[in-house]
Amino acid sequence: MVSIKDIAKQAGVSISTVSYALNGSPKVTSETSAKILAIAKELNYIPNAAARQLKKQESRIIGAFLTDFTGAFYGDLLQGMKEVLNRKGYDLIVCSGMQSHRLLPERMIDGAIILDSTFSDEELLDYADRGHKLVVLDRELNHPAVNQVLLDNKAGANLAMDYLIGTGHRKLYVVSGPADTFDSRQRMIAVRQTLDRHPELEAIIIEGDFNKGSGEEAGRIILERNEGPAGVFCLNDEMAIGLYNYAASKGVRIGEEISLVGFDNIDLTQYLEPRLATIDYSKYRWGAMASEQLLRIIGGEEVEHERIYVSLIEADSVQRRSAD
Amino acid sequence: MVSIKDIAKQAGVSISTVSYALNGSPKVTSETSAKILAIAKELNYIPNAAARQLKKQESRIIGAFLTDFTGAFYGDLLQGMKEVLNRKGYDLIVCSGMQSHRLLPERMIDGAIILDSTFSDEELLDYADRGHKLVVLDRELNHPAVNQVLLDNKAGANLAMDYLIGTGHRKLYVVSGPADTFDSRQRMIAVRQTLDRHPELEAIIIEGDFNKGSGEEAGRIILERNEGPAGVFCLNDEMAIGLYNYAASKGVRIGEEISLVGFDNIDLTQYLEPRLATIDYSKYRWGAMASEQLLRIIGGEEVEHERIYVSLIEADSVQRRSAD
DNA sequence: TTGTACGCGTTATCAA
DNA sequence: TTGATAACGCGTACAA
Repeated sequence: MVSIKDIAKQAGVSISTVSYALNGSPKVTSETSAKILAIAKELNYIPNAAARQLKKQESRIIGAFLTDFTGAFYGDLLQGMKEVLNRKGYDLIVCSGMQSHRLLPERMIDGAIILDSTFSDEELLDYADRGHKLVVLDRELNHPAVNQVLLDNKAGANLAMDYLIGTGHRKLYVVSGPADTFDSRQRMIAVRQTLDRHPELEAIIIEGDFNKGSGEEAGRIILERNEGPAGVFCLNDEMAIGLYNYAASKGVRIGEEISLVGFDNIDLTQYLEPRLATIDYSKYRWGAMASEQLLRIIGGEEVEHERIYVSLIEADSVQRRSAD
Repeated sequence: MVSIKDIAKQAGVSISTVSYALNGSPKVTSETSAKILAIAKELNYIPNAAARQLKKQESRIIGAFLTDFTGAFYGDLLQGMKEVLNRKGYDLIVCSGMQSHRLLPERMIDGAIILDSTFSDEELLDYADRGHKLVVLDRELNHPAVNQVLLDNKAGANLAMDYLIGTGHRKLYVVSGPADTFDSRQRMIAVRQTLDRHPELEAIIIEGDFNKGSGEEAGRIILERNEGPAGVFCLNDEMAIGLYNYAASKGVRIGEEISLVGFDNIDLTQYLEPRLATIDYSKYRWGAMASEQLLRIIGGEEVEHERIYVSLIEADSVQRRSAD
């Protein structure tokens, strides 16, 4: 392992001169500098990240923490994060699982973007108190060192509900997510508000968990009731896919008796027949925004929380009912 | 930032005693140790990764390098890597893009698992020469510090071809991948061998690039020729999906005139109608094996290259032709 | 138990 | 000006 010491010896200068030369400081003449650079190259010198980090108290690495690695879901999100960070000379690493939490307090990374339910609010606040910089994508957390970049869940849920209502559905099912996730709670708040505004509607809430299985279960419940045309809002696309599967297994086609709207517009939905109506938002933008905000708080700027806007994708999974 | 120095001061002992106590060394009495631990906890002490790493010359972090973050493909693979590493006290970080390459030579990570075409063979050999530990999943690379854990691509391609031939197909199309990827080259070698053994078959090779678009293009070519029943082997599932899409847009149903086999068994395939016949292998096992091999070479063991076995999933995308 | 050298680079201070 | 000396960041581990 060649270090600046080796270069210094070979060049006949001190290690500080080597360091200055490698960092392009004007404190060394261009001749000395050129000579040092040449030797460094010849020796295949590569600086030691730990040493630099120890002295500079920064790693220029940002960690993105995810609940798990599954999911076609994260591709664009991570790409958005990475491109912004790389442009500013930072690297992105992606982590998952309890064990990896240590990277933040041990100062291996300069900041973290959290979309990871394995962090509790208390844990994150503790890190924030220690001065670590955070951006959260999956919860509301108020702390000067924490910025929020959240989906406009309520607007999305409103769009979905209004779409079903506007296409003439009078009997509605809503398949919720886990009560302990921010996204599900927010979406349900908007759902309930919509239902309060429409007392004429018949609505049933089915508890789901954001996984395909609970979508299948919801399908079973809905089909067994067999009460005629109904509109279903699954609080995420994955459950909607489960519902497609269950319906297919029973010979029922989505978009006929049952209208269905999802949330997230994951890549998979485009392969469903008929296409799934859903709530769309730019995952790339979400990731890019998260990185931008994080770099700002690392830079000491005061920043406001940000919101990612959503839109409705209409599709044939929703059938227009004749007004009755 | 509280360091062992602060703890030492508070406890009235030396920093070395603190270090020993924190590391559970028997060199300190249990009373002193207990006192030190208590103070450390009270001060919310967390060790500095850079300092430890600088001294110990290891980070206990392994990097997985991917060509990009897209792809439902990587979930189980990364999960397999992570679980093995975590059990052995290592953390996994996932990286992508040229900029992140530095993490390896700068010794931020103790080893790397490569499934990333942005690394050239030369670059990897250079790292291996410097003593960095590598496992490659996407190429053959012979070096004492490099282990290979490769898919049995040839066996998979053979299974796919034999399936099409065995179900009575006499006209075959093969949609290749990029010529510069290991997987495509290996699969094509097996394809050509199979074709050599069956001179009675009519076979056409269509160049693809492993993306959906080239599957659509292949679909266009095949349907325009319109030469009756044919068997198609797409060298990966993503192109097969493109072919489904194109066929659907032309009102052609896969599994009737056209039989189709893919490769990879990505999650998406189960949503296709009819289900796609494809080559399956355990992504989890692949990742787990990669981690195990990496830990072995880090531990100084001599290890042989490993192979991940594959199997055929039969499905209705392949139609049995009557023997003629 | 403790003092201290060490890992490796950065940078302030000081000398030529 | 140009460059060297040395302190420093923080934890580890050997010698005393």
